[in-house]
Amino acid sequence: MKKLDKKGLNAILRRAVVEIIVEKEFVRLLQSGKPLRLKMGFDPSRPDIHLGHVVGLRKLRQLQDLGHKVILIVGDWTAQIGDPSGQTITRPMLTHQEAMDNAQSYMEQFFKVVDPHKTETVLQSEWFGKFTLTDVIDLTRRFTVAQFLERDDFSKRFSQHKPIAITEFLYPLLQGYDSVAIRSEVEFGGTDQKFNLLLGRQLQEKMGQVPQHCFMMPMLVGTDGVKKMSKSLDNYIGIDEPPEDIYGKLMSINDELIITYFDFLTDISANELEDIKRSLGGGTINPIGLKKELALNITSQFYSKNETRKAQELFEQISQHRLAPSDIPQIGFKLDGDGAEFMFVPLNQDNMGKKKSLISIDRCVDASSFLIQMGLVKSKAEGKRLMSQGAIEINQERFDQKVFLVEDGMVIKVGRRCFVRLVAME
RNA sequence: GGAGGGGUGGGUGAGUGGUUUAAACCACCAGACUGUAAAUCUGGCGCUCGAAAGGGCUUCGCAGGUUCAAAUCCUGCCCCCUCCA
Repeated sequence: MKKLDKKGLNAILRRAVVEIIVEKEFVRLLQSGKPLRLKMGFDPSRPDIHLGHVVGLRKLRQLQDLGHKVILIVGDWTAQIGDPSGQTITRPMLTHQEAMDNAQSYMEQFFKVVDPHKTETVLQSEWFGKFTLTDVIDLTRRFTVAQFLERDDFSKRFSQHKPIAITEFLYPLLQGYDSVAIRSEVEFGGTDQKFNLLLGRQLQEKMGQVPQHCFMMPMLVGTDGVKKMSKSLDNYIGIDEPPEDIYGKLMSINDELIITYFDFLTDISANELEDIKRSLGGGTINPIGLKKELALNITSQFYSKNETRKAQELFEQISQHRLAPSDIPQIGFKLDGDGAEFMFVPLNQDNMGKKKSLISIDRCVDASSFLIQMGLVKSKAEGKRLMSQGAIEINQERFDQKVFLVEDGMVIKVGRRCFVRLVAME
């Protein structure tokens, strides 16, 4: 166990934390020098981790670095119910295999942040697999409906006459029982998990265990700058996205989010954070430099220095300078013997070999057909739209003609960031 | 079991026989501006034929029907919600 100085303690208790119940006791436990059992659950029906989750995962990592242990629970039973905060009702039961596959992909991402050597992974089915109706009844009779209606989304839906499935009441109960099953000492979750975390605490107490402490982290605002980051709102940055996407998405966040993201998602010191606040507040500097620093910092948490640097270069080239990147996907072309047809072959890995041929008249091909055949636009209508809006360029010049002359080395740009280069083949 | 309300484009939601590919808003796409953004402004946001004007087809839970004409009326079916002891 590592010793915890005041600065370190402060970082744990103040950075990216909303509430700790009961804080004083949690601090006492931390300082006792005893390794703690930290509980974290996840829903295997949604195996993707985004930056919103990373806020909490970083917290776990900090504590692991002090010597504490994370118990990761694969919620293969609760996944069938669906968390009420998601408003879904029952979901199809995951097969054991699906749950395991998702758990696998989840953990690959999870361990990009959390230390695998200090993590123990367990499935809910280890205990719920043996559950009988008697156990369920025993569980349900420990709480009242009124207690459950305390929960915000339940009471809201109840008063608005929106449906609440009975099974949804089971969700917090099962999650709570997990705490009992693993003898959790601290459970982690976003602020939206408060009810569930507290219920676990109560249940442990009712079942004769020392109640866990609840550690609640803030919800990260998504790339839209308004709502919490979530996959269903499509305002998320997934940590298994390619580096250039992570970098690019970070660069496109609202300026107002810079400080929050630095605060929640990086290790920069409190002093540095103050400096950033000051320079942003002054309004004199261009925030793009800070944003690049942020994007670089976060991207490099998931990718190598080299990959991160490439992502930055790509961003500068395409988005900032509006230029074609150095390695554009290439499309090879060849004119057939009598010159009546062009053959095109995408040369990038994913659809290598998919040949398309288009009719050629004096080495010209129909632009719409070309765009659609190459998968650059979804339909002819869309291609036309883009052309008339000036979103298509050939060799950096706006293009809105019906046909174009095929030439070696020509660069075609569709929209903001989609480029292809035509290359003559033997 | 009884009574009532409802299912509309990615989302919210208007529309109750024709000018409806279906208002409005959000999301999304492109362009302008810019510092990559955000905000703002402009255009777009079913497919297809056409240089264009314009045409064809497809779309309002599902299946039929009435009508010159249906998201809109009728019949059946499916699904959802509310209320009633």
